[in-house]
Amino acid sequence: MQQKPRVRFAPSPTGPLHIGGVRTALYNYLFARQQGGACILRIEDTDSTRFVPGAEDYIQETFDWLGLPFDESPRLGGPYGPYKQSQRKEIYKEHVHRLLENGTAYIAFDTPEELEAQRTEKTNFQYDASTRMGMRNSLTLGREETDRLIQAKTQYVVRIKIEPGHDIIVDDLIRGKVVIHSSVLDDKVIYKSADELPTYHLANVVDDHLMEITHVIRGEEWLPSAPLHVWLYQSLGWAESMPQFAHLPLLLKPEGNGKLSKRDGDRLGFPVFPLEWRDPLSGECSSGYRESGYLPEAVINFLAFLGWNPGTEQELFSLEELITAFSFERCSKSGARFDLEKAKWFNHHYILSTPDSVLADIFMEELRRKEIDAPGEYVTRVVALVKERIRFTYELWDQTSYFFEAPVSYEEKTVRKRWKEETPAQMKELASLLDALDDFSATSQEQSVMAWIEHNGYHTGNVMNAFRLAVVGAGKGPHMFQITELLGKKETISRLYQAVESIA
RNA sequence: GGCCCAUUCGUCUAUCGGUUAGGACGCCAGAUUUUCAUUCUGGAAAGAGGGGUUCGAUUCCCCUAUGGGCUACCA
Repeated sequence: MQQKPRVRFAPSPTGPLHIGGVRTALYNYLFARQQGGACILRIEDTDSTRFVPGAEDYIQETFDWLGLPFDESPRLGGPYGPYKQSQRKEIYKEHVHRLLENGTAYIAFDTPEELEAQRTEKTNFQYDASTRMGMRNSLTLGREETDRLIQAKTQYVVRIKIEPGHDIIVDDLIRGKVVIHSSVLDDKVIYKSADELPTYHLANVVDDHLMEITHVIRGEEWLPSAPLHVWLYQSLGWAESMPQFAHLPLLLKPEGNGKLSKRDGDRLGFPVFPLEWRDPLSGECSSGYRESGYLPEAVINFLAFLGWNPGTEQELFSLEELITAFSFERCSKSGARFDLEKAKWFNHHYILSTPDSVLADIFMEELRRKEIDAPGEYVTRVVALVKERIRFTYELWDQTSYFFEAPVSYEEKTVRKRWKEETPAQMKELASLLDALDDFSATSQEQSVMAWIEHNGYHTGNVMNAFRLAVVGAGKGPHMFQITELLGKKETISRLYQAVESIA
């Protein structure tokens, strides 16, 4: 019987979630949904010194916004809880004892200063089989002395005992078999007495086992420590039920070198965080995708394509489509550089497919801030007219302000080009023509105005662009008569007279 | 320094030994348009280098180069 997969996203609450982390979570989610399995959120807060208040809520809020619900989490709970590592101390202690008992780990008393001294003294110093017998640990001190030191409340750490001479195989779903010789590994610290917490490596392995995780899907930065994790599974006697690994390619900076890092902030012109984040200590504010006008569907779509592709020419994918199409086989192995222009393009497409009323709701919040009161139906029609020319919802005001307030100035360039000597007279004629219209629909206006232009032998371009200038204040916008139909007869005519008066 | 991973247009990528090396974003040109956009059509643009293996390598192997990651009592 095929077991239903269980995957987890395991961020550490040391700050806002990085967009690369969001992609990792997305791939976990896609895989879990596709296979009918479970996707779990686990908070890895084993480093008490780096805890940042608000970070955990931020993580939850991010996935609420994106619409990627977890099946088990600290908030939701679940049969494998608790889902915060700081609440699992006793569980880890138990397993540390087990490793100590079976001789695959040992206690070490070397202070950080002593280790630092070793590292400066010898280049390439590594705490491993070749050096551990020269250090202060339970292997060299003996049982009695070790016990005495612990009794005396001496601080210590527990290290995993890596035996040299073994080939460790990490079987990766994306990279195939990666073989590492155990001799190059060091005796990593897996537990510290100071805060009675394990380090990432042990906590991770213990939790994944206990939570019956079947697939570990994470960033490539974990590949070098994967052999250690495999070794830990073996030391704990869990080799048989070890999860499958999939190490995802990293997200790189758009300009040049290095992986996308939290510190890049807004320097590069795009957010690195899903949501805006204000650092509780420094008060520093970093922008987020949500606040920058990205739609969640667009973020999901372009993130999915950074490191994966369907092998077809389709690029626009709904979440449902991504769930069915996703596969590790089609994940690439090399890092993906973030492309702002492509992200904009995706967002444009999702704006187009978002219902006008939804965009109107977003826009009305901004209008309210500007103390503009407009009925929802009107705003919806305005949005419908301009949505194809925007990439982000925040561009809406720039594209539509003339629907809410008459122009106070007229674009100079267009005035020079389109406002001729005869224009004021024509505009007055046009105003009375429109005034006489019973039917002020776009088609009705167009019919009458075009007939009038032709009848008088006017220059269509000049008349229409002057008209536009008077109504919009600039040479931009959707079809002229659609604007005036929305604006209404009274407002249109008033703007014509206003322009005749204002433009010298 | 050591270890690991990677390497196709500027960017994301397709190709699973034989292709005029395909698509998308961006860029350029043209068309549509009463404006600005949108849209449409076309165009420029790529296999890091060197060895092998093979009738034939972008594709398989090795070396070099380059890029990236890891190398904490961080995750």
